[in-house]
Amino acid sequence: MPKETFFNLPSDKRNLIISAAMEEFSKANYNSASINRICKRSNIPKGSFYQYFEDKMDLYVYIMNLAIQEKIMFFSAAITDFQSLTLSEQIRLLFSKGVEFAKKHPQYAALGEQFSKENDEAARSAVIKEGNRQSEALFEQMIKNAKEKGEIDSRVDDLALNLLLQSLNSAVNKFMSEKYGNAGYEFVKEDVNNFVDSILSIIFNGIQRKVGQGGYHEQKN
Amino acid sequence: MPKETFFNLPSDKRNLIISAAMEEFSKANYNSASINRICKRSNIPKGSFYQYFEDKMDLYVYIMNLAIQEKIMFFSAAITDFQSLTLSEQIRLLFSKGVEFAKKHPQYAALGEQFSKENDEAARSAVIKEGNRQSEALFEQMIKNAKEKGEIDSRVDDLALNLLLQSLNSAVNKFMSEKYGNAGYEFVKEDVNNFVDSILSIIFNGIQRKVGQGGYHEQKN
DNA sequence: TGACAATATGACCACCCGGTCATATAATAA
DNA sequence: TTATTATATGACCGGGTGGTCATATTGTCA
Repeated sequence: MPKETFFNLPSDKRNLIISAAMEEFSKANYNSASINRICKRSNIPKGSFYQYFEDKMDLYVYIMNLAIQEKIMFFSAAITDFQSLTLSEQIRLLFSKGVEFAKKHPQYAALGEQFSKENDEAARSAVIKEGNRQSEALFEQMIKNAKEKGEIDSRVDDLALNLLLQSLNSAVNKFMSEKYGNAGYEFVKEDVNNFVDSILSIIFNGIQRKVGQGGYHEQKN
Repeated sequence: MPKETFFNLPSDKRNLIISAAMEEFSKANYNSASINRICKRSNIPKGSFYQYFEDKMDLYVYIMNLAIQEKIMFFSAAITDFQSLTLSEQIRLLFSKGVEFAKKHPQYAALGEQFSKENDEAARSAVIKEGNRQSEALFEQMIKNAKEKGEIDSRVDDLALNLLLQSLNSAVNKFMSEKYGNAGYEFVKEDVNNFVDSILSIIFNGIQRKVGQGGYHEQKN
């Protein structure tokens, strides 16, 4: 954690340092990120930096945890009454909220993206040890509930479906960034929904052509 | 491209340099990778390195292209008579061949993994400009063919399915590395096949419980 | 043998890194 | 006022970086 001196700073100065650090850590991995650049960008001398933080790792963990906290807050606000939804609605909600989060907080989203690429094992584990990663268990719980409710065929493999959903989540984000680039996330909400629906159709109904049966979407129930 | 001097080297020495460079570039991104370490590991003086290569980028592009070439060769050998297969068989083949490739050439696979994380835009574009990325168009073509043959419901969205398959590919690899770690890829072939089958079942049949119908796997045709 | 070109080599360059520390300044309490 | 404590600051440290270059060594023809 940052030293007390850092938290005694006037909030303007503190926030400037934070945003300079986020800028740096969202564009370079732990090794490549530069304390010197962060100092220059936030107009603080090198010596002052080390009055505020123990070392580079201290800042890195602090910044990543800010992003994690923000994401958790965003999702827990979006997920009230989650239990009462069907699995389809839950997945749809998660996917679209994920995209919404990236649009509303591109900086935080970029930090998460960068963290997922992190090679430095010390940096990875320092962040993971701090931040509770409750998010990872989310899909697991969803699948379990849905099976109990009989929404999912019991023969579907849990682990397979879990990894499937995880990778789909990243596919949705990839789709958005491929289509709209990093330029401001000025996408049309409808577009996102359509794409999410397409993915969901595939997951729920399969891609196989059903012969001698109703149409594609009439498959449900 | 490396200078002529490099290709005039005795193949032992040349291969030692190549493998030292692969070791380095598979464990660190472009910025963090170190020419000095590569020199030490392959027992060549710094000065000699610059007799062989123009600069760091020259080596990087050369090494990445070796990995790309190898992967293309591996897959084109595995994919003869690809057209005659059904989509299901094609996907199954691709997934299991992907895992097989990672097992047979962990170094090349690690290089690809590292490249997908690369932040440096100059490094990315230098590699992409050189290597023809025909692999990306593969799923696209498969989907088109399968729709023409009527294997896939025509209402399935092409782009959605394409991204779905791409991310599934990485899910399969993720599954393998989670279950067996990087420790030599000593997995059981049967295990891979079971996992791939689980994923395929989901894609083809959907996860939704079908009421008043036959069993899960009897869905096909 | 001698002459010329190709190759090998490591000291060296300017620059950047994370981190330290002695000192200067400001704030606080007596 | 003075004494004490908290903060600010930038020169400095050892070490690593990609890249250069003068010089030494080797290979190749005549």
